[in-house]
Amino acid sequence: MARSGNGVEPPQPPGDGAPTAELPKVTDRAVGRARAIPEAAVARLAVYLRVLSAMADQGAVTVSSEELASAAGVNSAKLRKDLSYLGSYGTRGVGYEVEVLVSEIERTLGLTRKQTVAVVGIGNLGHALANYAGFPGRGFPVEALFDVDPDLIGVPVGGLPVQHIDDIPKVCAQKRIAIGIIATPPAAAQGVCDRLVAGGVQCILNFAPVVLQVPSHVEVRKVDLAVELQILSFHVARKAEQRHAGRSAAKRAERNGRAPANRAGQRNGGRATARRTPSNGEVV
Amino acid sequence: MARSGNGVEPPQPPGDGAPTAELPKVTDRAVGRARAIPEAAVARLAVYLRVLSAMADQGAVTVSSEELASAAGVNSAKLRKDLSYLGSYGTRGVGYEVEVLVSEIERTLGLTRKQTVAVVGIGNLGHALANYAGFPGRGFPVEALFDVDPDLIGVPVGGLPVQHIDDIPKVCAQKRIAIGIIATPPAAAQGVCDRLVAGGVQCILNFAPVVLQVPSHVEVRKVDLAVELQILSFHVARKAEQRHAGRSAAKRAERNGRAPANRAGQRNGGRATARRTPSNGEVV
DNA sequence: CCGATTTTGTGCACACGTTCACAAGCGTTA
DNA sequence: TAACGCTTGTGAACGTGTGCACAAAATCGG
Repeated sequence: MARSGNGVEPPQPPGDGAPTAELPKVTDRAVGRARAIPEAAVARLAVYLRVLSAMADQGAVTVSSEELASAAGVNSAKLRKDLSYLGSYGTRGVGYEVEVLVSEIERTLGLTRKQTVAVVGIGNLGHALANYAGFPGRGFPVEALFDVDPDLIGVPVGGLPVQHIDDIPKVCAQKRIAIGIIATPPAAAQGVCDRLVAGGVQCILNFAPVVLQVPSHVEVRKVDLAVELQILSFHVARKAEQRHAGRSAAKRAERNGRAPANRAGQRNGGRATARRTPSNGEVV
Repeated sequence: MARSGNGVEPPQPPGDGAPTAELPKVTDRAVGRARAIPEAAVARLAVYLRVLSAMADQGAVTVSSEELASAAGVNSAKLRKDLSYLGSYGTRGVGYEVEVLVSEIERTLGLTRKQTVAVVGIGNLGHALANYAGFPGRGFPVEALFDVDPDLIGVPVGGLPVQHIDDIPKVCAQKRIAIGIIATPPAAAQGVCDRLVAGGVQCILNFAPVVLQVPSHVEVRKVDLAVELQILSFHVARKAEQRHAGRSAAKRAERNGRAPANRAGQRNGGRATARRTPSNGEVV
């Protein structure tokens, strides 16, 4: 959702739609603000889901916030707050029922209905994505592949024939594709994006290093290898510098501590892990 | 998962919040640290760098914060604040010199010295990564590949022979690998991670859907396809629900606006775009 | 040399997200 | 049944990041 620059909060309607829960605790400080799960929390919910699924597979029936938190790499307070966005599904003094949590999170994340996916750009990465059939466990079936290369058109990749990108609007509309994944060279990305939007795609996962322009009703998320590496590079540099100039203020006793730290979760600005797929093969 | 004796809780070292413990609330961070660039800003700097490089290639000499901001998909105030972390390299009434900004950002991100990269797990994704020779433009040369599969060992991928993961510590130490990329199945990830750490790798980019345990001096970033998709799924669900229950508060005047929205940048928790590589081919 | 114009740099206020700490609720045991 | 221990749910403090608005440079025109 586009966070509008001029401070106009989009009309987040009150319809909360918890199945059994009646009135939510409307703590609105502004008007009509029922409950909106923070973006950061959504990302973590996905991680919890993966961990919970694994636990369920091992026969666990209940978990405490403490257990789940440490397995997910966050602190328990944050976890409880995140779960509280779903409603009150825990039992004080006991913990959470794994089954219940799983289905609540799935419902909240909209995983109860399949979201069909299209991959555009069948290069190295696109190929990998297309072959990752069924995608994360289940729930995200890849139903269309596109590219410009004439040599690729018609060739089946991962069981699906590649189609031409000019057909994107038609095919996407017809197959009701919900999510488009862009894995094209940067130059082609915006054009592809426009076609996806024309085809009624609601969300885009963009691997191309470009800032896409989209209508406000389309959600875009970006994954950018180069940026990830550069951020890491920054940290390397910062540490090196710290080590050099290091004396005075920096006695960093813990610097070389080999304990399994992982405090504050994996550094990733708000992302996290996956889900289910307890035993499958290669990642992507 | 009963709590009982199952003290899976690893030796949570000093650092911070252990549950129910009076811990030293040392604000060590504050000491002497005049400037610490916020993580979020670092991610954006990488985007600015890419945009600036493109501009430089087109012969631009100066940019205003307004121009650069809109090209990068952020607002100009934020951009100026971000740049101010580097120091004062702008000229009031004029703007910024492209060359200067580029080199300042490169310096800050530690791109002045090459960071060598190793890729572990030569499956679909790993293959794609390995072939993406030279990586983002330049600056991140891939210098080692690893896998467990005996059939792969010795096979050259993207010009480099694949080595066995047991050799990770030795090879990484020898080649002074700075960044390790994990593209293995989830089950293998932690083991690989440990080996990378043993090899002296300082940063890890993790594509496996697992929460890695690492010593506190190692930086980890995670890229998780499943989570990305689930976040998008959440938004689809939220919109659908909004549309159904939609009336009352929701008059969404702008809902279908086709304007090049994209304000506040691409939703991605703090990530962004890439850099240079003005004319190359397939992404990854 | 002065004023008009442009654009940076930043103080400030606000919103968001994280962490703390504790009352409320549940199960168990005496 | 009452008291106790455990764990959730959340109000409130805190910290960080974002956006606004304006004073401070710098250039240009007269």
